[in-house]
Amino acid sequence: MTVTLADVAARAQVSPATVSRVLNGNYPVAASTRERVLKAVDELDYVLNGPASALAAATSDLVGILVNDIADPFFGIMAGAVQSEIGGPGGRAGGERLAVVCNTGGTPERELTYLTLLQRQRAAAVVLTGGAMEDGVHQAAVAAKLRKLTEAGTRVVLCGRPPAPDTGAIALTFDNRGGGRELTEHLIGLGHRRLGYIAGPEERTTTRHRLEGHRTALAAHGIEEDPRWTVHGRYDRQAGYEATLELLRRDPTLTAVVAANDTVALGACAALRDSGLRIPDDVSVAGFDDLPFSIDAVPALTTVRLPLAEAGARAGRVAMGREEAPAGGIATVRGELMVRGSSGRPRA
Amino acid sequence: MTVTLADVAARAQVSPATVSRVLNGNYPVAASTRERVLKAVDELDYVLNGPASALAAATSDLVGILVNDIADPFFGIMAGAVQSEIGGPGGRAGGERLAVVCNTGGTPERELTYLTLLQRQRAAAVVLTGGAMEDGVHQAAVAAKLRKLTEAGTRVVLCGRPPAPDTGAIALTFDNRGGGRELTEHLIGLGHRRLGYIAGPEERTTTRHRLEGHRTALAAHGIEEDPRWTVHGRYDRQAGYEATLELLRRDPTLTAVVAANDTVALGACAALRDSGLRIPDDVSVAGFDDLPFSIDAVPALTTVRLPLAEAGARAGRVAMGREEAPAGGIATVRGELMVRGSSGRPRA
DNA sequence: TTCTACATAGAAAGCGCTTGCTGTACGGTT
DNA sequence: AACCGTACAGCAAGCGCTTTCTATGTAGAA
Repeated sequence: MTVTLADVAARAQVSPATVSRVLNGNYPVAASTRERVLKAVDELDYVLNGPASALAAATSDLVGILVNDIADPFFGIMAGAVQSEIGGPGGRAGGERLAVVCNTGGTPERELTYLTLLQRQRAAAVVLTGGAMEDGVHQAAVAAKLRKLTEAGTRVVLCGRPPAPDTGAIALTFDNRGGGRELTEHLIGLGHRRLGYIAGPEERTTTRHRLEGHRTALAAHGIEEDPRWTVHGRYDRQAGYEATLELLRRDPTLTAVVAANDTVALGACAALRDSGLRIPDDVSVAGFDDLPFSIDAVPALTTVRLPLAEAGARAGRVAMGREEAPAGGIATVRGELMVRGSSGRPRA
Repeated sequence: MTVTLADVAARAQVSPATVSRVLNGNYPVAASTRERVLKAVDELDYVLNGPASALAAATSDLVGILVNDIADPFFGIMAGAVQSEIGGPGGRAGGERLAVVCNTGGTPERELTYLTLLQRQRAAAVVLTGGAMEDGVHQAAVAAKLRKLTEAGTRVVLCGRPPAPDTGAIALTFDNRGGGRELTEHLIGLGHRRLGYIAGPEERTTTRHRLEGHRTALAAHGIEEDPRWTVHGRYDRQAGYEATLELLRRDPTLTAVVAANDTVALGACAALRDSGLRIPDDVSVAGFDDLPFSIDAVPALTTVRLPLAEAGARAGRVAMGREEAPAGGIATVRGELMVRGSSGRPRA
């Protein structure tokens, strides 16, 4: 049998109530009593029963973190930062919390299922990372779920995700549009006029916003976009590779390729190299996110740095109520253009 | 107030017991009754109370995954694979399980704390990934904790970690020694005789085993190792960069650098380039793990591929009791040498 | 001294669910 | 016709904790 509170109480010659109070430290207990209890806890190797405690106290020390793909450092970095702030071991705050990291794979169904699961666990807080799907039906369902959660007292924070109006969720949104615009303006400034764009999966806010930024920049400089210059694909290396070959096939005169993110950009670089093109002499390449490996690409990748760790940490603090929510419940987090070796003047 | 089982029962005109049985599907219920109950559940938007359920049933649907660093794809890939198999949404098996991913930062204290936390939650299973610390005291403490967990019915699986004897834990161990040996033998085969080695942090099994493999290869070929050829450092890019400069300072005649892992190798490449050395013409470089970005390095990295996803998936299945544990509770997972552009014949 | 106040400790009522056991009705046996 | 097995459904006793309310001992106030 496992040891229960009552066992500890018996051994310490006190009532279960007292043991509970010693363990929770939320009620005055005489020092001598406390000591006796702690000794008994130690001797019996007692470990509190989490579910029972959660049930009785109607609270939980679980915090949910939803990510699209945990194997992707983009999400891993944010998740790690969130976790470091929610006060698990190593965190500062007392209450030890457990981070539940959920892989949604970017599908709305799994997002919903996980939210329900977290609701079932009565999670103390939930952090949703990454862009949202733009499927109307599911979006409404997610919003409804978020509202339920916030109404039940769960703090909900969106990190790198557009705001969800009327849900009570706090949003820390990335300025994907602004970053996309800045990036493309940099290339235009270098003299590029024929730019290919490898967009992410359709129906994603991140994809759309970055693309919109790109187009805004083109329009601002009077560059008319050729529809052949945009290709959609997944957010992975292979998609970038294939999309680049496709772009090259459609228009071999492109002088720059802008990718939806760094991983895709790496695939693009590989495709260009395999096609015998030099970077940036023949074609410039740009990414987005500035993941750790981007600086190690050869040449180093020009990209937009997103402060993933900072944003995640802030999301964690807000989720724990340790930092005030931004005014209006919405904060915009800006990226920073990182100009490196993969972008240069176009060939004459 | 939140909706309870009793509310649903009242609305469906049945007893709470029946509602519970419909929800759990583990007891015959007439179709018409079931329908009525499900309708009530739907209308009331009822969500089961996880803690209460866990308490009453003395089971939990939480599965813990311990990783050293969630932002590192090495762990992210394994964690993702484990999660995909434990039957969360999207997984096959019925019981929806939540993966609790815990960042230990590689410290034994946090590892212990997290194990206690998971024990408190009465986790259904726990998967520990990554190498173990070789600190005797802590190692014993962790072993004791693991034994407690397995005794309490929690399935414990070690993934990419040495076996923990007498704990009841199943081990899926990476053959770091063999991989390290193979890698160095490859370099020796190319003609290298002066090889630098950038080892990971000391007191880690992974570090030690890979280094031992390296040395075994050297010894097997009668190469006497110069103590100056080994430098220890963290498992990150910067450590690789600095260690490489240090190696170069100690012995500029080195013709190859073997890194503890791919991330470190990337830092090594950067340091070599910044020192005006060409890869592999002047110095060959080799990594370990074969993370996704390694093939995109220029030149592509010679390394040892560890089947992280496969091992993680298998660990997940074993943890869920969906796959038989290996004989003796221990399985060795071998790596595969991937020869790529970063290694070549030494300069004359 | 008697009363009030404070500091502690205990008794006990749940928290919302699961499940063993106990009906009850019905169809099929003998 | 009496009997039994089967298929459901409900009762009620917990699961192990938290917390309100109450009891007690002691100290200072009157």
